[in-house]
Amino acid sequence: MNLFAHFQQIVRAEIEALAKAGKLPAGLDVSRVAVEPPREASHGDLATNAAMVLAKPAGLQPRGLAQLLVGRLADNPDIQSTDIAGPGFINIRLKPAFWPKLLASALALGDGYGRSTLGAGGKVNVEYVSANPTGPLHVGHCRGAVFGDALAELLSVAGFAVTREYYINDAGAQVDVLARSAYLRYREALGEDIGEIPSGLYPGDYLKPVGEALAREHGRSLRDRSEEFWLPIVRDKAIAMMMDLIRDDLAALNIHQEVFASEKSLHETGEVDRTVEDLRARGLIYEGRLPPPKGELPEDWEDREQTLFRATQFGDDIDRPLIKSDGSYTYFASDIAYSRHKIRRDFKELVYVLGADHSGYVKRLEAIGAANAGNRDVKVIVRLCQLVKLFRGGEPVRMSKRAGEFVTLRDVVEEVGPDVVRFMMLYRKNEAPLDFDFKKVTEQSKENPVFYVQYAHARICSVFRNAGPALTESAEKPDFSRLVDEAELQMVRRIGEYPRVVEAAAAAHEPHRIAFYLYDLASDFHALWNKGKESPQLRFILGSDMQTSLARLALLRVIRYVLANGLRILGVKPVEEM
RNA sequence: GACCCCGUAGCUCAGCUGGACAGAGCAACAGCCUUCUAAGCUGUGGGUCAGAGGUUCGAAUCCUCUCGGGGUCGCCA
Repeated sequence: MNLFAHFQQIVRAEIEALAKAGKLPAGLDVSRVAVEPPREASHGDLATNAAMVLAKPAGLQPRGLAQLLVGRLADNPDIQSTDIAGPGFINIRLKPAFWPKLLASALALGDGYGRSTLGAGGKVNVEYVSANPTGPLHVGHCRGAVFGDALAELLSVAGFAVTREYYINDAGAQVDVLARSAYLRYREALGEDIGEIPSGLYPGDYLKPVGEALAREHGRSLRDRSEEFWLPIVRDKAIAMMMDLIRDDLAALNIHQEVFASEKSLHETGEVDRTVEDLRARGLIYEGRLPPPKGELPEDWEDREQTLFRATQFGDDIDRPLIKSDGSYTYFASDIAYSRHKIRRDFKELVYVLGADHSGYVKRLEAIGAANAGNRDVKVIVRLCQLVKLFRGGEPVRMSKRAGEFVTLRDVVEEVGPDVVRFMMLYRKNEAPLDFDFKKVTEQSKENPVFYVQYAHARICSVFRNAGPALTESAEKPDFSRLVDEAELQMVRRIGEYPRVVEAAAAAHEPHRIAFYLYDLASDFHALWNKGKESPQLRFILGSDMQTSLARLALLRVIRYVLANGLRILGVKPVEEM
């Protein structure tokens, strides 16, 4: 349960009760009435802005309204005291008996504590990575991959029905380039000297296995045929092998998308044709001219009449072409078809995770979604991930753009491990640039947040290893009312925030909030641990006091559940020993 | 030229969709500890939230403009 949401309902109910009793006007809008943790613990456990928000519509002074509300809240069995502060905040202190109840319920939920029904099973599609199938993933794909995956898990924990999806751009000119590049490798595998890879083709060694496979499967039968003949064969093989490569790269980061949607199949199944017909029938397509692009004019720009989609009608900056001069569909046309396809699969929310270099796509994706949705309630949410700069011991990692000399995603994962990559990619707001230092992220020190959080989990596990069977196997119900030290109470309050953090992070589509919360949780835990160093009576295991030890171990169990639950959202495996 | 993101302590960054005197970690300074619960602890100082207007009970947060940093513009994918 989200205790803040719980008390928000109580406050709102009291407002309604006051309205029924004639003390407040009926029909007040309570949507802005919030119950939050107060900025300072000394203010109490909860704070509500109800009196300030409602003062004006109710035609009352905030403090007077607060008085009314406080009068009703005083009867609540969980509330110890209330006071009115500042411009009209109502600070609420809960009875000491409330916290043991919260801990007991968290303990009973186990690692399900923090799950929410916020999403109410609504269908959400999260599309991420979607890199072109022309080579292995490079480090630039890393952040979006991790972000998208964590966001998907976060939404799922928050009660949405999530589909993780990858869009394969397997139609269009660049997969033909891939095919020609692979064909060269095929000739190489047949024993020819192919010399330098011509510019414009993909030079990477990763295409050698493709060439070898083609040679194995086709012998020389592709060698002396026209490009028209071999290109589709080579292309399909190359795409399939590149997608295997990419899936392997993603698996190294523990990412497993359940749907890989093919652009090519949108064309083959007539999905694109149908989409264009649809739009045409709705009067959203016309023949017209576009103004030339701003900035440097492309060399091959020609002013001509073309088939345009009325994207501006849905908030885009410009109407978008659907058909190229050679008569084939533009990439944009298949994008519309893909969006339509998602909506027909009944997704209520389409989430796109893109790199910051695709910021120009946001409006057109929103426009596409709005056009396809028609009357249906479909949200399009685009999240951009800023670039990652690589460092090693403070020195920037140089990346030559020449022949395959880029840092691959796999290089990074193999050097520092998937857990470190994932945590660090999420320990920053997605739209803020991120510095990733190979050296710093693997240091075992307090300055390294991955270590700091993992270490909290490992320390808890170590306590359980030392506790002995009498404590760990006790069937007795823990008496949480024995937890009375301020550090313990702080710990409990922090635990109480977790469901709210999950819901807020999901609503904002911001998984980094989980990472920061875990850091705070770990920080509270380490403080508690350190206190036990100075004051032996605060240690978790007390030889002299079985009941208190049991209560403290149960508290540790809850902390461990929350750590594990949060780390699972981030996709980081908690460690038991370091 | 247009659009998007960013600008918060010396540094790196949070700031819970508009709440109380703006927070954390480094660094700095001052103490404490030498530990089988290894990878220290406690405290202190430090801010014109880029700037200027506006919205309102209330703004780092929303709106407008300006300055500064980054990104994008295509019949490419």
